Amino acid sequence: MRDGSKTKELIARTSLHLFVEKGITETTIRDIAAAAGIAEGTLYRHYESKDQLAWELFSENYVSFARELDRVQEEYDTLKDKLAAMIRRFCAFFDQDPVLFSYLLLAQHHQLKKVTPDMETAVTVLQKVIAQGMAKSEVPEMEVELAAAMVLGVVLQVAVFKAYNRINQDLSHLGEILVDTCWRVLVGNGTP
Amino acid sequence: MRDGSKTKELIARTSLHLFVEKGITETTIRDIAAAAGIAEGTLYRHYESKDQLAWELFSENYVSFARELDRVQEEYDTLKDKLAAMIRRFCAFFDQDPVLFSYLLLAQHHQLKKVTPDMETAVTVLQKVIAQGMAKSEVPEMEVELAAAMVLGVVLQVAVFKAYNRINQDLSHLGEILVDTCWRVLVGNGTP
DNA sequence: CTAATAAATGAGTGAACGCTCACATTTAAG
DNA sequence: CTTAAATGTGAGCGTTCACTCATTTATTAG
Repeated sequence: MRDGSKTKELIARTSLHLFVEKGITETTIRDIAAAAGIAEGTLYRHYESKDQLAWELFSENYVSFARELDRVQEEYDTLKDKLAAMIRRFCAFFDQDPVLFSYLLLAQHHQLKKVTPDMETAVTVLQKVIAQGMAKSEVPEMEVELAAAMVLGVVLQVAVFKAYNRINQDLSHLGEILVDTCWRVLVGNGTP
Repeated sequence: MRDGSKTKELIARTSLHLFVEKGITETTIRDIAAAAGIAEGTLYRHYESKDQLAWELFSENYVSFARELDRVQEEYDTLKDKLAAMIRRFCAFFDQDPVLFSYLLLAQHHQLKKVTPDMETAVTVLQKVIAQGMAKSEVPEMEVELAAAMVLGVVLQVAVFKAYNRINQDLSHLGEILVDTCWRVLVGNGTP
């Protein structure tokens, strides 16, 4: 028996790369097969369908990252520390696998609408942490969704620009800037 | 002779709506024709192809908005005022046509990659304004692309959440929060 | 009215898609 | 070695897509 799991991993890596580069709909089975150097039929020995392949790549990575963020924030007591830890974890993820990271970014908007009915996301963790901090008056009160959107916006957009090599700063420096900036975003608004 | 320009407008409005809702690739000619109540062939009396239709909707609106932003910022002298004016114009655009607005947001990432080789965008205007402000020491020096990314991130992500009705604040209030927050993002970092 | 032109139509076309399946090849067990 | 299961293969299937074109319908000019 050939080692099928090797092939499955190859398909996962290759298709992930193509999904990020061209989008899911624009990536064909033939594209994946050609890039991975396998026959089209082989893909179906390991995945039920293209949709199932996309879903598996997405849910595995996304859910596990959200859980990890949740674990990270629990190790700290104040909103400031929780936030900093989450952002650093975010940067580490980006550093370790920019392709996968971009894929998860992509997913937030359109591509996986059909596939993703409703899912516990990293955003939920962020909102929870912010809400707790406001309850303890660590930052001024304001609409939690709005606060989360602003923090998320800073981090995501910087990540997108960095992924396209539009930003030169190294990642560790960038991480500290993000930590500072996001904190400043939170403490400045609202009616204290 | 029937009034063909009416039909062209109908096609433009209908297809724009579908492009935003489902994405360009996922929207078929049959979808557009059915939604507009016309035959498939009729679309081709007014547009060369689906790509050309998408491109025309995109470029018309996008380029004109970027030009408008540029005009708006020229009416003010300081970075703070320029930025505030641009953000308010941004909110006004969102208020006036959230569908079109979302479409332009969408476009930034993948959907129009083939169609958009390289284009003078609203981001460029933002970068120019920030660079001028730094040159005049209105805000601390830092990498312009990074500063622009953070400001853009705040505004865009809030717009996305607002578009999905995840934020309750009314737009005028939201606009002022964004103006304050973005300014705070710019003045806090860097090495003054 | 009639003729000429512009606009609208929808069945039809070739290409590309996701996916299947009969068959070939490799591996593991007895 | 023999055998059976697991895995890989690629031509081909049915479907859907963007797009075409011969024809019909609406509009204007004389």
